[in-house]
Amino acid sequence: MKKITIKQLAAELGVSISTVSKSLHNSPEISQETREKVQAFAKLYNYRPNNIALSLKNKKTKTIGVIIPEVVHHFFAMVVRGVEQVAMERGYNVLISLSNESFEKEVINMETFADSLIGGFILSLSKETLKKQDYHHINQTIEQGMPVVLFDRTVPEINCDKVIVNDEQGAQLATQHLLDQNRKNILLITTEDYISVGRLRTQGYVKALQQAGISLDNGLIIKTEDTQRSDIILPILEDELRTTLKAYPQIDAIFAVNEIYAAAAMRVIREFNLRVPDDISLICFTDGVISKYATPPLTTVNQHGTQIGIEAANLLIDRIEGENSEVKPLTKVVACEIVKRHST
Amino acid sequence: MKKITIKQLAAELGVSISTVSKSLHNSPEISQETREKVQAFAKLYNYRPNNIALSLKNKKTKTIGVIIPEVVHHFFAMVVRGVEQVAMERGYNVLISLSNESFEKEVINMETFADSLIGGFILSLSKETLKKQDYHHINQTIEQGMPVVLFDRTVPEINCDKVIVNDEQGAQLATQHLLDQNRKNILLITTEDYISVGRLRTQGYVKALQQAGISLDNGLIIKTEDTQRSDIILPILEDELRTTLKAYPQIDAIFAVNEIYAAAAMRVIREFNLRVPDDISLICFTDGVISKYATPPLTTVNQHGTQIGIEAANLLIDRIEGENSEVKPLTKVVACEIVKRHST
DNA sequence: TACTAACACTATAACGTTTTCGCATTGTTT
DNA sequence: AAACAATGCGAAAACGTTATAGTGTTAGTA
Repeated sequence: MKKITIKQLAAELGVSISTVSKSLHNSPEISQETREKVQAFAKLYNYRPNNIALSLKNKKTKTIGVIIPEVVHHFFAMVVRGVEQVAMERGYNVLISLSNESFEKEVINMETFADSLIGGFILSLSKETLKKQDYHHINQTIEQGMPVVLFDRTVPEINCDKVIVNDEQGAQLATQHLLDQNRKNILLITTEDYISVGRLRTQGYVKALQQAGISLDNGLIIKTEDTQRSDIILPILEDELRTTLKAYPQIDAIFAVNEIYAAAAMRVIREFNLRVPDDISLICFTDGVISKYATPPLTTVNQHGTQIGIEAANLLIDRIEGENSEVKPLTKVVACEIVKRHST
Repeated sequence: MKKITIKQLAAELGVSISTVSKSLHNSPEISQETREKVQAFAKLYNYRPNNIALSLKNKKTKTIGVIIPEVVHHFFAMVVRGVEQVAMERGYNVLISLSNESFEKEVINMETFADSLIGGFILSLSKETLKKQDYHHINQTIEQGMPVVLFDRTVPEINCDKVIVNDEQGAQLATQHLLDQNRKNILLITTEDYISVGRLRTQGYVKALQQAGISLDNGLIIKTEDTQRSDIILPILEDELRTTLKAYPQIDAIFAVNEIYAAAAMRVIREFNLRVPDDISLICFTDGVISKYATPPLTTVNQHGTQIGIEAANLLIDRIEGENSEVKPLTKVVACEIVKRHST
């Protein structure tokens, strides 16, 4: 049984299209009797309005689009969860689409979405976009009046609502946590600076050391090229770790900016027959499954992904509904929190 | 700058709507000169056609919808990756939506999608749906002529293309792998039987034992209630594990039907001061991040999620494009493979 | 009786496209 | 010179819906 339209219903019932439409909307213009008849028929034929036609007419949909760089990333999954939550509460639907860290896919996704299947965007920039520093597709979308909320990986060149993690504070917290346990020689595993979160986390680390009056040793900072292919990057990182651990036997703690790096660190630590946390404390960003189910479970910096999703969705829906159309772009900062487990 | 329409372009240029449309499509009906002028203007005003209007007209979109129960699940993430891959190749867009293992959300998602934003579905049933055994929303969608491909969590009551993991074979392989290493007392951690994959994996385990001439001991099978909330279920599981390990000190291998259960097993094994793989071999389904980054890295059963996504997308797009509209529903089976690491 | 008001419904425009058909204005053939 | 084809463009329908502005019938009022 194919989908039925109002027109077909009208023909079947011998009334006009208008009458059917109004009956279905319970317009008082139509007699009780007709309304009931129409509604009964509609139910019988399993009528449901064609959303495309509705969108075309109303020029807006109750759908919000989320573009994230990856699905496998726990943090993004959590953000999506938060977005879903408030979307459901406020009567919106969520569609997700992946950029796979690619600039081109990000542009394509924006375009398909922007052709107004969507009332607004929530997105986190792909690594490639950050590297290219090309934001025309996003600014263009914003100029066309489409509300956009950026989260986590944001950039000052784009003028819109933003929800960011307080990466610097989180890193400071993590470093402080290690310092509190009397660890003085803390190795930092981070990413190249063009990833803003990597840069900020490095800053937090530096700040915490400064405050503790410990002088910075650049040999204790490993910066990795942050590509997609962890199979390529990890062996390189592990090699660097080996070299550094040999060069700095006094290292008594490691702070990794993500779980994967922490897992690599863990592996090398075992190779050296050192113990976590007895010989080396280990802490990392992202409170995900790797940390949770590692042995020992890892102490982490929780970025409250769900909370970020919630804030982002509320910001976006407010814009869509024109609640704050006059207000200029807001930036919300979500604080990090240490989740203490057994690696520190 | 708001979005511009063909109508506005036409007014600006002083020609008709038809001329603009045809010029943009490079119709030979229109003179070279006019075409160039129109196209120049279109570029200038950054014109891009309104997809909604197109969909309404063409009654089909080049978009496929994927509904998965969860994002955090590594296997689903992999399937999405596969779908994305062939979709890109064949010129389709992918939209993802989450059921969060809820029947109601699944229904809502189907409805929003089915209202023809979408040319077809790829989906894996939510746990709640499997429990309720209510598939009306899916069968209804199929009846309306919308192509649907089910993957992984499928059900005979729905008559459509399917791509399934050979769970039984995978479990048999895993069990055999343990038997090959001379482990005779294999503990199985699985889910209740209403989850079809749990049931099939249990069957594979049983079959492998039979073939090896080992009699089945039901005390060596732990069945857990498979809820969303792992924080609730895991302590219970760990308790059961402790009891079983005490009752059966001869256990020399554990086969878990997912990574989380394997992680729980790992924890309890350490508690008992046993070593992996020396005292107890450990193998599990799902070749995800937990296994990959555990210490020691776990031997797993890889379900080739990406491959499943690829098969599903091809099946779906073939249907959409009517390539095989006469062919009756197909079921493709994707074999599992053991990924040997250091836990066995 | 004549006018108005209420009622119950219909016609139609509009949203942005594509496409078929039709209509001038040319140029080409006998 | 008359018929005809080719060229270049416009008008209008269609997709499914909603909303505004009619339209005709009946009933009520003065």
